[in-house]
Amino acid sequence: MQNSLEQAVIKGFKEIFEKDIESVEFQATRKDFEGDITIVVFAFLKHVKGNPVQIGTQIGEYLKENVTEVSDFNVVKGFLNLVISDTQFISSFNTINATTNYGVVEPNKNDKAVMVEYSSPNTNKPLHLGHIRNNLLGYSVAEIIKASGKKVYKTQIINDRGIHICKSMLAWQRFGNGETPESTGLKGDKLVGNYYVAFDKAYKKEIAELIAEGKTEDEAKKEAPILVEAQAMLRKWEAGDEEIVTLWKTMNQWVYTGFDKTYKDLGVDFDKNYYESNTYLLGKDIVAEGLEKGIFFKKEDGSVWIDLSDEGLDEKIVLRADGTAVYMTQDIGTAIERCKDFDLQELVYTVGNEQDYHFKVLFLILSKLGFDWAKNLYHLSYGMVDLPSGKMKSREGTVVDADDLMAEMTNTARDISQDLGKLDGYSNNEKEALYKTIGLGALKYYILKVDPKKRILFDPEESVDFAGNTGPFIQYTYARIQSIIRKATFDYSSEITNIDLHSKEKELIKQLELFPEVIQNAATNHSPALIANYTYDLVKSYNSFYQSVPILACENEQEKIFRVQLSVKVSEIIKTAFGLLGIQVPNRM
RNA sequence: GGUCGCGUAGCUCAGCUGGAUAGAGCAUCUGCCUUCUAAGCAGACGGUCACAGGUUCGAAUCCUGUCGCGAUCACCA
Repeated sequence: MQNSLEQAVIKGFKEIFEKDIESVEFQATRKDFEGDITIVVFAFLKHVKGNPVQIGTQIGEYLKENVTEVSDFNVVKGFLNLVISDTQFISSFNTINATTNYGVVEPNKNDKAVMVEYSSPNTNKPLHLGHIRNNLLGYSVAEIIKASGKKVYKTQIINDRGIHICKSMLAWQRFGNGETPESTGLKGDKLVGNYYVAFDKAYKKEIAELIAEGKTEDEAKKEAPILVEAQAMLRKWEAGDEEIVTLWKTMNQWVYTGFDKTYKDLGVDFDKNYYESNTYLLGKDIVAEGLEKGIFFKKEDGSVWIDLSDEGLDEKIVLRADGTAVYMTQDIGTAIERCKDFDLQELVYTVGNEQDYHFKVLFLILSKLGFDWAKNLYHLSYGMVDLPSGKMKSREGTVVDADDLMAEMTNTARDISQDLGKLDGYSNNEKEALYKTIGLGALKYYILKVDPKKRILFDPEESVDFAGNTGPFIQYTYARIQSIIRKATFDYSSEITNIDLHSKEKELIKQLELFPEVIQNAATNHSPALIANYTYDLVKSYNSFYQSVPILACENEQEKIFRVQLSVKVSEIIKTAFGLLGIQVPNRM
């Protein structure tokens, strides 16, 4: 529509003013004015001197005469408002209506794939609210990119080794008395997390004792026996000590079983897992190569660095003095590994903005090393989730646990649903599934509707809303439409061509027309928030329509059919859009 | 201190590559269930878009500076 109008304006401009213009600026007509689409006349003043109102009027007259879709126009200041004919709206709807999976583009088999990394947890403690944002974002961005027409691989790198893992292991050895998830009934990740906290407690106690004996704080932190022992354990692990490796495998397995449950509840999944225990040695060869090429340099103690002061950054270590890998070394290695494993056009890292600097440096290093795919790396940097009390700290127990939060949301949904009591005829299982759908819908929407880069303040005291601009509001609209569909027992499949449209119907069709563009936009901007906001606008328009006109009770048969078709299409788009956010929709609620 | 990000209604957030009188939700207040699900609809109230300059026909949006908040600048990951 916009395209053909643009061509018409370009043609008309040439006829009227004998000037060539390359593009036309459109925008949606503001509600206070008559019209459906608006051309900004100011932009033409570069090409033709004159009064914008006059120019707008001339173009408007031309369009009204030569373009059948334009039924009328008006000019306000420099804005040319065009009224689009009902016929055009109806034909546009019929095209949309005939499209299955409207808005979603099938991947082109020949295109390279996109890899989205997200979650990437440590295996020493349970997932918390921060991980929830990460998971929802990563999953949703992956789904959006997929819907925009690309092959996508979802992946995570599991941080399954290192000193922090040994801390939990050591604490379990010392204080665990052989506890297991089975013996305690605790979820595996929770059990291991408890020992991570136990380690910290013991560690702090030892530090205090050492300070009391006259050590400085720094000395005490380095010399505390339990830490020294954890370090020794890490060395044993790296040497492949059988006992330690067995314990490591056992405890990690507990954690994985726990994570699987959380991921399943959250509704996220992965196509491929990478494990740090397999990748932590990667990258060292590359560092050696880079050293030869003179990209890196060696300090006296043997550690290897890169100097990025030309780029306005600092020096950064890429290999320790003892030759072991640091975070950066690994990330260089895994990036190369992934680009070997898959033919990628983009690699998205879903990681919090506290690591902005790290990724800036990582991408720069890879580029300096001569990998031309370095330009395809993208850090999806998102803001932290903070509590009113500040940052969440697992060691201090100030975290909002992922499992607990999901359970609370489900409970709230249950309370509200039972109050409203609209679920007669549903079995208990159906009801419980619904409470989960609604509770998680509220949580996911709450988090995803916010621009990823902005930080979120989460107040556990103030529960997430279920009314207004929320997931349940949108789910509710979907359920209402399903109810209409159940009651529409007549044949509404015939194509309608000749009816007068209500302004709310036109409004809705305009919204529907935007959907494909919104998906593309959300994909390029890596922003589920754009999908959430679009869906909200669509649903608001629909509810207004629903309230203003009868649908099943409509007396005109043609209009009734059209309104049902419109409702069905809206519900399909709600379902598709929410699917991109990882949110399910209910048939009743 | 250097670098990066953020600052829009009492609160939570929209506002696309600059465009008309800056929009929603929550909260507060009014109406609307004998009609398709009231988790809804219609309306009222509420803003110096942090501040100051600049760019231009036009700036919440772009540029510069100031202030405030946050992150980061580890042989942690």
